[in-house]
Order: sequence, then structure tokens, then C-alpha cells
Amino acid sequence: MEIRNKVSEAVIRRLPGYYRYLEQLEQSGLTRISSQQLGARMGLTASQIRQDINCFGALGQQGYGYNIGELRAHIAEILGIGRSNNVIILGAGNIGQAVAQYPGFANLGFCVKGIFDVSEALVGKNIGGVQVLHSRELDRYLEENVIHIGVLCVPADKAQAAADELVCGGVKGIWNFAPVDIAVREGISVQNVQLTDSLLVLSYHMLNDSI
Amino acid sequence: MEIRNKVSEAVIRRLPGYYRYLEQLEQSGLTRISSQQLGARMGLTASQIRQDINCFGALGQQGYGYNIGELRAHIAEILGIGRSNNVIILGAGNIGQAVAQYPGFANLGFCVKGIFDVSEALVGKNIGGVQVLHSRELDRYLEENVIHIGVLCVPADKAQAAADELVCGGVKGIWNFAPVDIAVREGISVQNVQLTDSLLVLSYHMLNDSI
DNA sequence: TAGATTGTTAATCGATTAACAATC
DNA sequence: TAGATTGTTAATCGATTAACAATC
Repeated sequence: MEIRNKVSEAVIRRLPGYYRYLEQLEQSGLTRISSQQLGARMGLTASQIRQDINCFGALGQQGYGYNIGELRAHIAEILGIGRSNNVIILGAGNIGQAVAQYPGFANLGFCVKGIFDVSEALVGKNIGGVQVLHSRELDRYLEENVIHIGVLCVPADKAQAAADELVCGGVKGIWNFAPVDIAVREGISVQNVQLTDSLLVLSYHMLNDSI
Repeated sequence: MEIRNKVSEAVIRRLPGYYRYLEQLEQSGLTRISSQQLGARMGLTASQIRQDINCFGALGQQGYGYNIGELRAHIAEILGIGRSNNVIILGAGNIGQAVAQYPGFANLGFCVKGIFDVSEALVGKNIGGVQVLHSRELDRYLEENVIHIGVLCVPADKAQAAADELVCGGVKGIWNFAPVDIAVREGISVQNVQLTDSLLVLSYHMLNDSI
């Protein structure tokens, strides 16, 4: 999986969509597709699809198109799907619980190994097959277990401290649901999920689009 | 609130971030800020901030900068914050429940009025102060109530049908948590929240960034 | 071989950044 | 008034689209 040119963030954000459509096409029994056809389905230009895919090598074949299964598998590898990433969730509130019980993650190879909260009321509770531990156990837990991804579902004012603790404990990626930007050192990846931002963008369009 | 030029999607997606930072600045007791200072905090260039804000009028003052409270209030209006949008949630599973109980929405003027599910086990349950109704009640409910936004928290294969029902019932915006793209007629706004996509982008960066 | 469709270069379009006159 | 900082135009940069030779 050589990545030829520097891949832009715009391309990266389209990859999960390609994966999703290819998976669906594969399940429907098809084996090949052209950039033209895929573009029509996804609402993208054929040209953009070819450019995007070519960032990762010449995966198609002139006169034929793309083999759906092969391309899906290749994009899966690029995205790290199926790599058995160990995940822990910090904060067992509504969002933490929803993430813990979200199906679909497991299929992609993300396995929730632990959930932590400061609330004694929640500690010990079984959520999606995993017991909630007290947050004071976190440091020791991270020493004893290899965890790749930490999910921040704590209040905004606790997010930075929680992120620091995760990074100290060896976590390499942070999936941040707290409505605040967090700072991490070089080499640590962060993805923010600002639920409220998305709702506000919807609200904006509802007010301003229909002109 | 005249919008002068066509505002690009890139600008729109930055607006909630501006709102968030300005709210925080206001709460910390500050009253003015320059594009320079705001840019330093947000990790944007001063130039970009001035360009963004100018899409919505000349809201600053030469030699002074921006009045934090005024600018925050203006962006709030642009985003439709505080407009008392009525919201219903379709699907009372993990995500539906998390959305229903998410605080922070209420402050922005989004009010969850109803939750619907097909599961008899969930019907009647109280979630965040709202009782779960059976999905078969939806059409009648939409006739009798003015609902602005519908939140799709149903399985992917039920999402399009649910969206159609919402649009028929007069809903103007759809906040879609189902991992599938839905089609709606002109004049209806949709925002997708592909949780899995965001996790996969994180996974990509964890694999490919540290080169 | 002929037809189809990619890989890739070139052209266009749009977004970001820089620069500076306007003005508070 | 002098200094600061915006509003806005121009320059740059990057992403998307178009075009077409390569090739299956």
C-alpha cells in the first residue's frame, strides 16, 4: 500500500463513502463498476473518482473499470479497517453509552475494551458487554493494556485533561465528542465530532438555502 | 441579516466554531477581539476570519476589531440559534436516546417534542422528559404538530422511508444519523452525521500521518 | 481489432492568503 | 493626530473538472 502523492484531506474524507458504496455494490452481487457509474450513484464526477483512487495507485483497468471487491478491499486497507484497534471510552453518559453499543464498529475491527466514568452510580454497570470502571483506574488500566483509540465523551471542561491522560497512557488516536478543541503532541491523531456544529449547519441551510 | 455574496459551504461549516469561541470569550468577560487574536486561538489566519465575517456584512470596526457580544449575537442569528425549532427523533435506540438527552441543544433553541420507535418494548418509555410513541402514530402526530427538524436514528434500510414520511409531514430539515445517503425534494435540508466515517478518518490518519 | 475506460496532464474554478487603502 | 485594524482587492494556492493518449 504505497501512497504516491500527499493525499489531501478532501480525498481522505471521501474514502469512507467509497468504502460504503463499494460494500453495498458488492453485497448486491456486482463485480465491476466504472468511474462513470460509481460517480452517478455517489453524486461525484467520474473524473474526481479516478483522481481520488489514483492517489493510492493504479487500481483500475482501462476498458474495464474497477473490480468492486478488490477496490473495496484496498480502501479497507488504506483506512485501517480490520486491524483490530482496541478502543476505550471515557465518559459513560448518553453519548458514551451510545458509542459503546453502536454496532457497525465491531465489523470494522474496532473493539470497545473499556468504559470509564467518575460517577459511582455508573461504575460496575454493564454496557454493551463491557463493565464501567472508575476513572481513577484509567492510568493503571492503560499501563496494563494496549489501547489504540480513546473516545472522549466527557464534559468540555474535562476533555483536555482526559486527552492528556490518554496520550500519556500510549493512546495514538482520540475521537473527541466533547464540544471543544483539544491540543495533543505531534504524532497523535484527533478527530472531532461536533454534533452541535452539524445541527447548526442544518439550521443555517434551513434558513438561507431556499432563496 | 442581509447575506451579500453567496456563502460557500467551507465558510458555513466554520460558523459554529466562531460561535463557540466567541461564547467562550464572552463568558471570560472580554468585550473586544481582533481577527489576529481570534485567529491565533482558533488556528485560522486573520485574513480568513475577516473574509468569513465579511460574507455577512461589515461587522467590525477599523482600529478596534470586533465586539465579541455583538459578533456572537450576529452569528447566532445567521445560524438560527434561539429560533425555537421543534424537533422529533425517529428511532429510540442508543443514538436516538443520546440525542434526546443531549444537553446543549436546548440552549440553542432546539426542543425535542417527540420520539418514535417501532419497538413495543420502548413505546411509553420516558427519555429525557419525552415519552416514546409508536411509529404508526407519526403521520397523525405530524398533522397535529408543527415540527421543523426530524432526526433519523433508524437503521440504514429504514432511513429513506422514514425521511419521506417526515417530508410529507412538513418537516423542513433532516438530521441523518443513518449510515446512508437519503434523497429529498428541493427545499428540504439534510445534514448527515456519519459517525463511522469520522472514526475511519481517524484510523486513516493514525496509519498514514506519522511519516 | 474496435470499443471502452482508465491514468494522467492541462485547464478551470474556487478558496485561502497577502497586501494595502480606508477609517475608526 | 498616530496607531491599529478592518474591509476589500489582488495574488497565490489547491482542488475539481475536462481532455485525451495509453491500454486493456
